[in-house]
Amino acid sequence: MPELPEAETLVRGLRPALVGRRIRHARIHHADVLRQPPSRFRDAVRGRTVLALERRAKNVLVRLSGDRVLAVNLGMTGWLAPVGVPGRDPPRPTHAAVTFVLEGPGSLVFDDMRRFGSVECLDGPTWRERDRRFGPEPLEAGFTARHLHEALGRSRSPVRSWLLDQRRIAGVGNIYAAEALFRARVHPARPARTLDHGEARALHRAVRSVLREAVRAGGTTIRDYRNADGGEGLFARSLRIYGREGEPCVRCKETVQRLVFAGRSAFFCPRCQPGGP
DNA sequence: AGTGTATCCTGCAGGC
DNA sequence: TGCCTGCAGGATACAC
Repeated sequence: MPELPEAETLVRGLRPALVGRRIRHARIHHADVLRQPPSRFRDAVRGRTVLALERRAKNVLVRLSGDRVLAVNLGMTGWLAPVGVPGRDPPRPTHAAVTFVLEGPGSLVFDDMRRFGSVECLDGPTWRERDRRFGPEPLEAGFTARHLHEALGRSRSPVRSWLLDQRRIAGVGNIYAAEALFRARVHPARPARTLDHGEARALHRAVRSVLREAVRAGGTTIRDYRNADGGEGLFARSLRIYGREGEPCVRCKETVQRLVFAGRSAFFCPRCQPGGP
């Protein structure tokens, strides 16, 4: 569920609640979310202090003392809840997978109904190596239309699949890929390399604007997503194409269509986004 | 290189 | 009410 704006919103909410707090120990309720042996994970986080909260792609990063990084991938239904932390009162987690018991009041709970998410504690060098595998952050200044056009030009992959590939661009998921392609008037199945300069520019603008607006709205809640206080993201009301199969296009009234490829729904307007492969 | 498919898991909506 | 199918903001491994 969570894409860049949802992970970013969660990080912003958790930051004031957690920075400076010390982890007493971790309780593991569902070991299948760990990407390392439970004993190694417990040892890696025990007694460490939270130095900072950051986001990379769709991951929440908890920087810990001793050059450790707690990397949380939220998967489809992952959520981090500061339970019992002074000044915070999120709803009680229903599917706790890992609880980080803090020194002093409260705990941080990784809650994940479907358990597609993952949690791991890495040392600095291992995280930095992992970090290099992600593509550029689309909201950073270094991500230019020229860069996007060049990168698209190297791939025959459908542009929707290209946008979902975290090695190529970080943080875009199925909702924002659909919205960006609609804004840029590009058909989701178009081979990436067939986009001309103007289309790449339009897509660059569209990806950045939709992500920026979604961050400002606190993300998109369709079903499950919650921020650090349990509140919903408000961008759902601004979705113009995602989930609108069978409805009239908000721009031209043509019927919105749904296409399934690479195992996932792609929503598009056949008039505004003509062509295809 | 890229695609289609399956897999991990739970819950919900809709049809009968 | 129960039982079925299909669907869901993700990431990966596999065969072709």
